[in-house]
Amino acid sequence: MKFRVSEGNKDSLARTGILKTSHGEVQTPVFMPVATSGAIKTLNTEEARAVGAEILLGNTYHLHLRPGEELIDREGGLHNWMNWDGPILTDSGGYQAFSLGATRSKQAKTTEEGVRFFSHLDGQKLFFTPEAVIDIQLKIGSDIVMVLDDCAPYPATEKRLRTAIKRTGDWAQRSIDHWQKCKVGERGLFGIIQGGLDKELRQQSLKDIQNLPFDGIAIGGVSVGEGKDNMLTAVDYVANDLDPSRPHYLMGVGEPVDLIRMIHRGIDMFDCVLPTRLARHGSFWTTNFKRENIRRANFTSFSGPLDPECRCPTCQTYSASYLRHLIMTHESLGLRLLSIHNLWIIFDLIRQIRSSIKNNTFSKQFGAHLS
RNA sequence: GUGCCUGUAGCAUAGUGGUCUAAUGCGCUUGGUUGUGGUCCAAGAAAUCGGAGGUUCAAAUCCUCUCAGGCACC
Repeated sequence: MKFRVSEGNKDSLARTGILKTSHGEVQTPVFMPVATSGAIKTLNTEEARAVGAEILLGNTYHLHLRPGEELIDREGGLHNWMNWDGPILTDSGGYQAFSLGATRSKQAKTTEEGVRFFSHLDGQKLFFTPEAVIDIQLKIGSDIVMVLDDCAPYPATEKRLRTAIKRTGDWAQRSIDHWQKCKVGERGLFGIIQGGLDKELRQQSLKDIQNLPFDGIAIGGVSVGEGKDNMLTAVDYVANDLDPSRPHYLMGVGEPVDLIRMIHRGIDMFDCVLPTRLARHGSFWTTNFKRENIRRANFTSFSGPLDPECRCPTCQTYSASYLRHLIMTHESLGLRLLSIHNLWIIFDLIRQIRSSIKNNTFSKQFGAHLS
């Protein structure tokens, strides 16, 4: 994997770049839609491509549980299986082990060796190590592999955060050692920093991770319930010290305004469930990045599109009243059409941001959203 | 015509003398969702318990009449 910065801006850390992967190049900044179990919920890959997707995120935790990496491997790898020829990044499962891998009585737990957790499907006891999750991701066919990290929940004590960055750092070293023994070709391995809302720990974690030869640096442990202001603060602790020659990935973000603010802080890559999850619950973004809900009664006989400024396939074709009807009657077409709209809003924003960075007008054009 | 059964929010039901200031589910209204457990979570509005009269300290609950629906028999 290779990364090259194309343009930077004078009054911002915002930059454009090109990420060269084993399945082609993508421009940055980039947004990766989430295809947890090998599908962007409700969309096929042609629709995803048409709406602007260039690289997808898959999930080690989910794919390992179901159907298992052996089957995916036998079926020719995830790309082939799901009919996607672009790059795929896989999340390591560190986060999911905690968010999903607990039962009422049994919590997920990290030890020096790895993380022990329980399948949310059948309660089966499972164990992830840094080495094992790399093997799984390679078998799935991932182009960008994420290391196993220890993602402390929010809020967390300083002691818990210290453990998290220590574990994450130790595991990062083990991941690099293991990676160098594997046949990886053009694939890339990203390290993840932790540290919660603690400045010293964030900076220490960044140092730990950045000292290792990772292909990219991810900021983890954000968008875990800490709120927008706290998230900005956490990123600010490290933004100026991120190695400019490597891509910077902010995990789990976000909302359109979050993308603008974080790109301003030098972030190149994002993934987030919001566009599709909000859609499934009837929420959508307008071209002003406001949230609305199609279930609201005043859309009942609104014959215009969701947003008159929007040029997405959904808004070009269907009225808000029809979309409301589909959502209210639980027609799956409604989920799909709203997902298309929300993803379009995000990808269109990314396109605008890229071009503003190239023209050196990013701060001017998006200044209203920066503070 | 006679007998029996049933009438409780928009719909389906629970409650059969006092803890009913009437409950639950669906629907409706309004929010929420940030490294995805796919129809979720939270809050809210909405019923003088078919109607009228009566018994009782107290009635959705008992009695009488009446209206509506269903079933059975003539």
